[in-house]
Amino acid sequence: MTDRSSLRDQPPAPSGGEALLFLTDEQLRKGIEAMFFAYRGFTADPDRILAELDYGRAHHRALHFINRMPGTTVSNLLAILGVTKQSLNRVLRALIAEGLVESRIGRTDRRERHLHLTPAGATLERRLSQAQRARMRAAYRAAGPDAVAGFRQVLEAMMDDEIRHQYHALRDPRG
Amino acid sequence: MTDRSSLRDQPPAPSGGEALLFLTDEQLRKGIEAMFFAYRGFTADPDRILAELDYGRAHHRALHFINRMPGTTVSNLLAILGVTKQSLNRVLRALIAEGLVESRIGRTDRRERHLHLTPAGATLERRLSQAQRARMRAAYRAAGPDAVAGFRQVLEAMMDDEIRHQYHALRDPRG
DNA sequence: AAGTTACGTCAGTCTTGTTGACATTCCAAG
DNA sequence: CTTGGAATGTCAACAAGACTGACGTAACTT
Repeated sequence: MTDRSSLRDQPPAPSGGEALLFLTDEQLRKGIEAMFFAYRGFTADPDRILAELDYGRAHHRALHFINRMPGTTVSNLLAILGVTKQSLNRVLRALIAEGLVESRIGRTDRRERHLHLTPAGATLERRLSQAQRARMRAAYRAAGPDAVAGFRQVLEAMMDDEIRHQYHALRDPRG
Repeated sequence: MTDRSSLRDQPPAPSGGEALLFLTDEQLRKGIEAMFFAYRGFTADPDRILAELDYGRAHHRALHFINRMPGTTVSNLLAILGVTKQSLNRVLRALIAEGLVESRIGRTDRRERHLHLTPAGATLERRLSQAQRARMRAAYRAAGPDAVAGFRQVLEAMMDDEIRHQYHALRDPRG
């Protein structure tokens, strides 16, 4: 409320023992801006490909996670993407209509739809993924292995708890 | 094109000298997912505040950078935010109408509009920023100082070149 | 048989982005 | 002084992608 609220929430001087990180507002703001600008770069390359094909980021996300968790159900995908079923359905309908995604009725529970990429879907997913990985690989190489470890640690700590669990549960389908 | 395209773009075995980072697709995919999930967390707290006040992320971004670069022109803000003037104008008009932002005609060049936060604008900016910094601070503390340095390095390497220059040019207005 | 779950869909709204067209204002160059 | 171009603002139309609410159907559970 007062003009010094941005100063008041600073920690006191670092204590003697294990140092509490002393983080200025300025350092934190630079981190916030870095996230903002980096995310733009992160999505730029796939966005260009998607625009050519009249798809959007929403389609990319669906393709990514269907590839990552083949046979996943609609509800599960919903939970991971954090959108409503109406929103996801619009995207899935398009992907199914254009033959990129296949929806199979569940064997044990016939209410469920299990989602898989078709060969065409897998091809597009790979194209998008390669563009995004190329930038990620370049950034990782430029920064070095220790930086990469730190990068991953901070990102993980920034996630909501629930999401972090889902993140950890993701495994390489080709593993 | 073939099924092994995802393997073909791997680097060869690490050379003898300074090791080229060996990065598997799986490692890169986890990084991509970490960015995706972390960005959701990154925006979650301010989003909740904004929703209460019937503002959106676009308003937050404008407030953030006007605070960061007081007196900046509309064109400059446009370049940083990477949107069209029509899109930004809608947001700015609302912020000005509600007394959060002031638009001053340039002294030397009267075509330019120099943007400043009003006290009310500064208060909201601080509220949003504090929510976002709290999460960032917690993540930084959890990960530790070395991780933070790595985090920043990787994010910087991920930006487009032009944007990275603008990022470096940002200075604390309270310097 | 009744209730719940999973999914799909229709209809309507909102934010935030886009283009295109056009007006205004003003600086600067001829 | 006139003209061209730059910076800004505004109107209109549109689209993607998110949302809520309501409803229907099929299938599983109790």
